[in-house]
Amino acid sequence: MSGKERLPVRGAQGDLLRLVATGHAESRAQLARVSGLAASSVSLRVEELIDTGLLVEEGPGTSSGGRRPRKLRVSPAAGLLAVADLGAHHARLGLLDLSGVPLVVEERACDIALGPEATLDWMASAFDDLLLAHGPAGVPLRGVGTGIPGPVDPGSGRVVSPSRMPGWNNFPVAEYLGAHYDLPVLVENDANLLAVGEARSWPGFDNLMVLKAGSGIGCGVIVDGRLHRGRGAAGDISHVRVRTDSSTMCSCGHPDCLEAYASGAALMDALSGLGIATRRPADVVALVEDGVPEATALVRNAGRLIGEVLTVLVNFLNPDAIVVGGSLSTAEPLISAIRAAVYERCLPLATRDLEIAVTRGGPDAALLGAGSLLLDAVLS
Amino acid sequence: MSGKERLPVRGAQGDLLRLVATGHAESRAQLARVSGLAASSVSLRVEELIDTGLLVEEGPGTSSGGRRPRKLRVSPAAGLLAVADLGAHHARLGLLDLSGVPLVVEERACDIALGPEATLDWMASAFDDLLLAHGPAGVPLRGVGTGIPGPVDPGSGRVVSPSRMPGWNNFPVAEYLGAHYDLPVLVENDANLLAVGEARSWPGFDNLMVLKAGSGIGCGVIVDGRLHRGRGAAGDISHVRVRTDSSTMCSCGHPDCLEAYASGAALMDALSGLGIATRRPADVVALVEDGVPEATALVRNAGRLIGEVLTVLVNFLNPDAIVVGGSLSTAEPLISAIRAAVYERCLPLATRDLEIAVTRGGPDAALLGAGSLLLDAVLS
DNA sequence: CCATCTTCCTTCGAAATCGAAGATAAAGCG
DNA sequence: CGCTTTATCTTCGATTTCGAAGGAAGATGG
Repeated sequence: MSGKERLPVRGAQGDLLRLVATGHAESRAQLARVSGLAASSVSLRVEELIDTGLLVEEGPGTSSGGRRPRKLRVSPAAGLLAVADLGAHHARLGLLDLSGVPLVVEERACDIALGPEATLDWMASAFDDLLLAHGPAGVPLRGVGTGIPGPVDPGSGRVVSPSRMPGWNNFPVAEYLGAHYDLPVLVENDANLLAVGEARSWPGFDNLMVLKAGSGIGCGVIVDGRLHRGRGAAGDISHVRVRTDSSTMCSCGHPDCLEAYASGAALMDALSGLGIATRRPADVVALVEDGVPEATALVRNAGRLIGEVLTVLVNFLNPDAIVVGGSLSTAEPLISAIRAAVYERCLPLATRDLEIAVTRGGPDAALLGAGSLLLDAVLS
Repeated sequence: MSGKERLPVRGAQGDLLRLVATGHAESRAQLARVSGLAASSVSLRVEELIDTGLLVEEGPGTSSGGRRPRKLRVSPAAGLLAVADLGAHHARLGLLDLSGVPLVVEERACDIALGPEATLDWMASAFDDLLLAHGPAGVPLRGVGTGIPGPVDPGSGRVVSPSRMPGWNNFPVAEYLGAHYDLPVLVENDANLLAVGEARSWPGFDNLMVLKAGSGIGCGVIVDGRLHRGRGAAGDISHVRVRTDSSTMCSCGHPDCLEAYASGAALMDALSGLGIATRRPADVVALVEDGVPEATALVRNAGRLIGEVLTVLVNFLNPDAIVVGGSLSTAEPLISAIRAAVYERCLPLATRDLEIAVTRGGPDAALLGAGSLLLDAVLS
């Protein structure tokens, strides 16, 4: 649709713009330190970026014992990113500026079971709405990105073998969106986006496991500060066999998968078997907060099972932190059961400085993650 | 001792030298493609490196449809690396040139239970022997590195909480060696070195899990082509709880660790309980090859248990290959049992292009890994 | 054998980067 | 207030890198 214009950045300018946009630097001196370029080169490039209108100076910052830095910011007029996080029945959609700050975020009901074309067309028109209502005049759209509740092939931007997305298998989402928008397009698994978004809230934590506990169980992995995709399916923990007394078949054809016991969907099933009706994973959290013992017991058991799976992964990956997000993450017993299992069974060496915490990035973390990855695509 | 001289490389020269040394490029044109530098800059720097005597031209290579490249090699006179791989009762020691080619490799008996000072002094004198006997005159030693059968803190080069190294806990190995040699010193876990060494034999495979199945069970992880250390303890899989009927206590204080069932030491224990005496894990392999049914059954069971642990990690990391090394890796039933378990239980998406194979790097792979990491230290 | 293509490598002017020195601006302190 | 210290940013000549053009050396194919 709008704005085919490429971002007018050349050479080192892109790196500098990225560092400012991601918040890694906000003055010339900091840019020089972080980028490794000489201070003089930084000054030159920054001057150019200011002339092009991509960067703006916004007054002096706070001194740290010497002359005050002149703070830099990405210009709000540099461009917009349209990002979405598709869920089974709801989608969060938003517009971000190039530094990832949301202009507007909305949650809308949708239904991915209608198939990819209908859903993506719906998404595009929702973006149009947002741009019309909240997009400042003359600010071009620079990129479009969305999270998908299923595996995404990183090369082709196709959905591959999703378990709860009928009609989407092998659909080329990136290509379809690319036909709509002549812009960089990002398609990524939702847990991965969450992980990237969370990573921004955990500076200094270079190795993260970010759990998304909602209807399903997903996990995004940050290794050395960057998203780890493997061959595209990395981060799956939902089909690990767990230790239980009973035996339940999972939709994947194997017995006793974690997902069959600890996912939001599984908890809702179990509650319904006990005559307690719920419509969404958040309802389960509400029951726990209301002190309904059956719900609490189920959630605690789910946490224990998840924690036992995490023990293996913590010993192996030795991360700096485990971050729990998703709609179930606000359930206290879930986190404490995970903590208990991990700290009890993992090697002391691996848990020595391990933090296990709930999400810091807030409800829009996945959208911020999309913005972060999209910025890379825009500046490449 | 000898050779305090720093390698006389400045700026881009180091990158180019590294690319030639690691075999990533062997002509000026290839260097330009791989390094991203302009062909003209490459020519300039290569000329300098040849003038300094670090690189040598060695005749024309084979044409690929045009003018033949002038092949480049790191000069054998550029320097030597002294590397070792310490085991519980044996050590492999060798001298490499800067491109990682072994001049000489020896295996000697030793005993790490004598404590760090005695063992490291022994190692230093073994290096002196090798240098005297096989070190070309005038070629300076550029770095010293060793593998350790236990966890190593990457920052300090200390051994931390090793399970089978009495007297070594918290010993500053890197510092102690650094006092002997005024040179870059590398201290790293043995499975990690194996992984780095194997990675050189798997070009195009950027994500690897390298299993070391010997007396213990170790695992080195290569993510995105680089060794993943986490906080220093990454790659541990030996203290994962496995599914068994019986219940055995592990030395770590937890029940049913993988190590207690599937390590070489555990297999030897089990065989001795059946009245079959073995002295080393390799003896177990020999029994399997001789068709001793008890040994075969035990090894197959070990493979199944290891495989079941790997299923979790394969789904999570989604690697390109699992490489099995260590003295047990030559036992056919081990590999096939691992394969069976992984392919049976993992997600199809994760096993689609997954290769499970035995070591390609040969018996000196760990030494080559040490050389590879040491080269980075020397060229930094 | 000769023209043409491909690949490899070098030459040389233009552009980017560096680094040392200095200018600017604030904090800390007597 | 003036002096020193610290940090930020700019100026300018030296160095490095780039990239387009061309030369060198072999493959290919009539």
